[in-house]
Amino acid sequence: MVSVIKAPRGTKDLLPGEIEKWHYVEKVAREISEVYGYHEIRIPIFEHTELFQRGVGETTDVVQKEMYTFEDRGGRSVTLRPEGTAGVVRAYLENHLNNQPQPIKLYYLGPMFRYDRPQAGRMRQFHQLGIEAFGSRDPALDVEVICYSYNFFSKLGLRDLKILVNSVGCSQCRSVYGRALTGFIEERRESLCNNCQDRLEQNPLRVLDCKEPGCQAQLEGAPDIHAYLCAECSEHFQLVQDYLELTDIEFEINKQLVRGLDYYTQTVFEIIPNGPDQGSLAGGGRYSNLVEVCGGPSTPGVGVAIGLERVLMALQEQGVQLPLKQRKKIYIVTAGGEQSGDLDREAVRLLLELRDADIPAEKDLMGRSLKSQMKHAGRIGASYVIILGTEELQSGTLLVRDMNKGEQSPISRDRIVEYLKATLQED
RNA sequence: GUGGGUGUAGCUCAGCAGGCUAGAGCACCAGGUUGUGGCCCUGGGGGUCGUGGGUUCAAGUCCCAUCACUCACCCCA
Repeated sequence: MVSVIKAPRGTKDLLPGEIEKWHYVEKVAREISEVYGYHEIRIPIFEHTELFQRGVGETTDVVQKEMYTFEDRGGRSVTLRPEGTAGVVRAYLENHLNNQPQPIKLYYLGPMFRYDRPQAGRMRQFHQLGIEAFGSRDPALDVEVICYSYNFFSKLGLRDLKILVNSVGCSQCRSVYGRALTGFIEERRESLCNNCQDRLEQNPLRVLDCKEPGCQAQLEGAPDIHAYLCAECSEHFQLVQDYLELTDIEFEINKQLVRGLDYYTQTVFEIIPNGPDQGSLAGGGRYSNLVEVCGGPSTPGVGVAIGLERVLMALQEQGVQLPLKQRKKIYIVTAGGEQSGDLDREAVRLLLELRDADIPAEKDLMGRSLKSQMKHAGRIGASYVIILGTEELQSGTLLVRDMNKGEQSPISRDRIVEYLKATLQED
């Protein structure tokens, strides 16, 4: 026997039974996006590799070791998108959205790809809901993005979320702070983990959120980033906090929060479930230089990315029952051997009529016995079964069986569609 | 990339210090009721024991390798 080919590592099939949850989550995403004034954008799943190298940052783990990069047949280096922001920025510029009334507010929904070792809540192909808003420096917009994320979660029924907020400053205050931090850490260099010794060269701020207890111990008494924020960044951060206070969202200032993508400036935030560390559900922030880095005019932006697998996982852990609606359906059963040709024809005719009337309906396609058809109808969750046999064919009636009550009654063939429509509406 | 765990039927697993034709539950199909589902009973189909090698009279069981899955670290959603 030829071996069965399996899905590549880190990918998975979403089957009926599971996909309904995704549909629901996506529906909520679209609804909330509309409420917040964000419009959908669909961008390619792969882009020129350079876009991510420049946009996400050459020194980031994402670019250095997690990209799905390959050459296409024309010898161009392309990469399966590891995140959405860079592509949206590219589309914003390429389609001259910067010449439209600002701010431009966009959302996207779709698969991302990172070459990681899979584990709980981490796939090589995973899905993100993200929003990006361009053209405004207003701190109220930062808060809007946080509120959007929080409302998305609470609308789904998630509870006990922790919102971490920080400011990493603009490129000016960040470089001043970076030097101060480097100076401070330089003396304790040997005590840091290997990873952090590298970080010190490339992006000293990343040492701050190192999880190694040893490194954290060395940071005792390190310079405070908030003390190094320039007047503008400082005021911006203060306003973000002021506006957040206006909401009923509880948040926590976390000076360690830096985030791994290079493009963030000023506000950064992360939303994590309270309790055991399961990775963050959402992460985002403001980026003031990204559009320029991608070849556009200096344009501020702010956004968030929400990991949908992790959201589904958190919903599961919190035991949230999603209100998944399932339409009631009809199953047509045929009974009787001799005239099976006529019966089948009538069953097909009936099926067409029901479906034309927008009533979900199915019939046996496996040549099963009456008993088996009934069993199957129960199995697939049919609410009503229409029994069509030789007697019914002659008398021009049909037996309609309520599968929950276990009762059945004869209904005239002529009135069946009308009857079922009315009955299904009642339930 | 690093470390741990696990691979036996479609699914969840059992398989006793290596020893008869490899099992159970669920699921599937059929019958018990030749026109009636859910409960019950009976029967049936379905397994290269992840793969390759080794030890042994004998390997699902022990050893090695390999692959896959899984969890964790790094990092991130």
